[in-house]
Amino acid sequence: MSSERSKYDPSAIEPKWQARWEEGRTFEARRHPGRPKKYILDMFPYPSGSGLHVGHPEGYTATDIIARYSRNKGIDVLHPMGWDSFGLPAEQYAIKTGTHPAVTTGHNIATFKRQLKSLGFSYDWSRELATTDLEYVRWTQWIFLQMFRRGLAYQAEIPVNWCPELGTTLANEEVVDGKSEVGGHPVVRTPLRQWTLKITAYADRLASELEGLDWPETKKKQVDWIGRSEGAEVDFGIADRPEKIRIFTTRPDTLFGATYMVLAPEHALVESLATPAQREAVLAYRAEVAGKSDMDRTALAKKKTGVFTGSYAVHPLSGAELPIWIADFVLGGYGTGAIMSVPGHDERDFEFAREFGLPIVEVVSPDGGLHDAMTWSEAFADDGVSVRSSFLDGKKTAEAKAAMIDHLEREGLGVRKVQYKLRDWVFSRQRYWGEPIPIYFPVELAEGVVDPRHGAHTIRFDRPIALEDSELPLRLPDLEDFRPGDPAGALVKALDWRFFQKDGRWFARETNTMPQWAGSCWYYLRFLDPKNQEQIFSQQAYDAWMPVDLYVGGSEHAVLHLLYARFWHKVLYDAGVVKHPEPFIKLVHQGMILGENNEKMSKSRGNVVNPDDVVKQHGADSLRVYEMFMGPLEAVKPWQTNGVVGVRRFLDRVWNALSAAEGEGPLDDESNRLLHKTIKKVGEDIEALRLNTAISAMMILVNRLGDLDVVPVPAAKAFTMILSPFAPHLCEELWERLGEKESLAYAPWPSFDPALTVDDEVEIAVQVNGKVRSRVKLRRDATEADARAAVASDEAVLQHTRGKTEKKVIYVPGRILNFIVG
RNA sequence: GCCGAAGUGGCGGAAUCGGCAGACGCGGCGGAUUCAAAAUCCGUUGCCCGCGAGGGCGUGAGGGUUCGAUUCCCUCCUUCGGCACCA
Repeated sequence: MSSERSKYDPSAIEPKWQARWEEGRTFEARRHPGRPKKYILDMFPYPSGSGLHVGHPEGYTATDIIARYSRNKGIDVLHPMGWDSFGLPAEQYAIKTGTHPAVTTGHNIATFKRQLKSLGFSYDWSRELATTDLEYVRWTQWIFLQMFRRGLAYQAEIPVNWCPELGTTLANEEVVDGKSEVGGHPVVRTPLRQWTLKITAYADRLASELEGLDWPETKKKQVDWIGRSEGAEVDFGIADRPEKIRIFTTRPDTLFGATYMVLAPEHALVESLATPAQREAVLAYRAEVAGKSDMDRTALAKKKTGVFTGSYAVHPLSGAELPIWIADFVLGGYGTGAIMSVPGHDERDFEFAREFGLPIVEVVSPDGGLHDAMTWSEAFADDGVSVRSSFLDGKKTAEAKAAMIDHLEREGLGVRKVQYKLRDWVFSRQRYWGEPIPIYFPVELAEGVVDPRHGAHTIRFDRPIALEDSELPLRLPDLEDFRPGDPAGALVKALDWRFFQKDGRWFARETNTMPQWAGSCWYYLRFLDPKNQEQIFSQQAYDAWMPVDLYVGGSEHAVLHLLYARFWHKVLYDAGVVKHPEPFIKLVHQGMILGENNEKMSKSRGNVVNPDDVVKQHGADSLRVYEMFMGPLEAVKPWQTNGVVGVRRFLDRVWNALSAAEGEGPLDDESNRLLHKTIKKVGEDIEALRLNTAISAMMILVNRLGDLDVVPVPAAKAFTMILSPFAPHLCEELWERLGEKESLAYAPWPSFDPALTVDDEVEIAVQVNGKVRSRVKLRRDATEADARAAVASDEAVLQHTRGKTEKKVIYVPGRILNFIVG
């Protein structure tokens, strides 16, 4: 053994093959007539300043394996990558340093791209796109206008978390205890004019059309989020007044049990209902509530609070007068913002009644008998039998609900109604770094003013005008100062951009921008045809690749991104732009990778692993294989640096065993069987995304082949192929050294001989009373008699059966032989 | 509080139409190689008792079904994720 063996050197191999793939345009997606296709998509990243972390490559490696495997199986693959590049961090950096967000974004994209390329992912980079690209923004705005024209984008006064000190609105998560999370400045709930998308119009379809999709628990999360509930709206009169109070209830059967009413503090009638005696208390309470964020209103409210208005409602059926209260547990944004309170049969109403000494009446009985609800310690919210309810008496809950709604509709007192928790989507932000909303408004100039940039004027927000398609894209103006501050948005400062003249009249552009979600709602569609100047994509490109067959990304997007994207897709479906009602057939969430200390990776915890370091030390292939070997893709799992070392050793052994392959000779029978079993298992495991067990099977194989004096070339090639989706650089290099001229990217996946994947002879366990006492080798198809004969003189078995009576024998061929004795 | 997922060696994890628990990897121990070390290779490694042969115990806890349960059923505990007064 004097000949010097070459060493596995990923730092030499990996750049070599990455360059070859790029020069050869190896992974540009092409469609071949008659071949099956797969559209394999990753959730594209936000290119942050800190670069890639090891969590990113987890999902990306999994999809890359599927993509590469699919190509080897003769499937046309579309596997693109791009950038979700609008977003707050670039803007905040701009505020701090004055660097334009576009510059920061460009740098960050370059870093991400370099890092992704260093990992050898087989993306079709010719289709790369960024949501900040002007051509991309154009079509994002175009879709917005589709919605606007269909009445799905409208303006509304919506209460938002406004922080005057920071000069911006904040997300609910950014508000703690009524103060901004950053800086601790006061936050107020204030209504602001906002663009809103009518996602509620699609609530039913968004819930019901999940049905056929191959998605995990995410489906249920979305259904819960949409929160459909069926019930009725009922009108209550007001004593001595003409108005009505409309309420929503899911329990119309309990109408006779209503003993008081509660309005949300922001309900329109509150002010007029407050009697002089109560007025002060009502207004004080309302002011107090207005200062609280949604979070505080809900999370901290253990104890019910509320104030009596002094007015009374009139029960629509009994005519009884019911006191009207206001309380913050009734939400202004849900239903009608008002409820009838049935304390006997609703937990919240019960608590409230107890808190304020209001009457509690039983109208649903668990057993049909009558009970005194005032003595109860909790509400009876289950189904039962109606009592004290006139024409409902004796009916079961479901039947009573229907009977009551029928009655209300007949009498014109109420209607059947479906409600959703899902709200319309507040779509505007007061930020700079987002897509401009392609809308403008007429401007009315004050007396004597000729230019709204320098004089008093009124913007007619009630008369929004859409840009023409030909006027798109509407660019962002350049700003010196990116600071937010104006409730109308950072863009108000760009006066020359904002105000313009047309046919001698002045107009003002919308100064709100779109949220970051916008760009990510439809990027999978632009990947189909990213360079198309005329259309959002061509029909041909659509037909070639849609729908997305596999979509992989974090479960943090289970609800919002995936719901928003589905919503846009359905709008485009209704507009005839896309042909499938749903965009993503199969969805998988990769689990988070934790730091070595089992905590979430973060700079502050000091447990961040940088993929660049791993690549430098062990190569991209080791990183890829390790991340897949850690455990099931969907599981949350901690990083173990030594685990990478173990995988590196595996790849070293592969290199040593296969790079020295020689001769055409056959493998010995046992190795050959193992090879065929492994080919079978790796293929099956990849298709089921069980990548960890595929790797362990290949480890077993290399451990065996490494024991041979020499591995014959055909076996080496087969092994190289099945490992190649996982460790593509190493395998391309081996493939070349094994005498192949072409890249293995499109070489056929090896087949296996099914006969070689099952053993003729198997070792089964021999038990006595369920305890393993011996083992015996048998033919796979051995009968029970064969098995018994084989162990008839087995001393270990006899030891436990001798002198005892055989009661029963269980024989499962290929598995077990169990003697039950006593 | 509600919903969902999951609890298996020192660690990551395998194995569920009920049939040999702990594959594979890490770590540990012992050995080979080396002047020595690193790297590599070989052996060994769930726990307890035993010199040994061997035996017992073991998949979060407790029950149940079964010849047989990590796998099915019931009760409970813990961890993680999501939701959070939605009438």
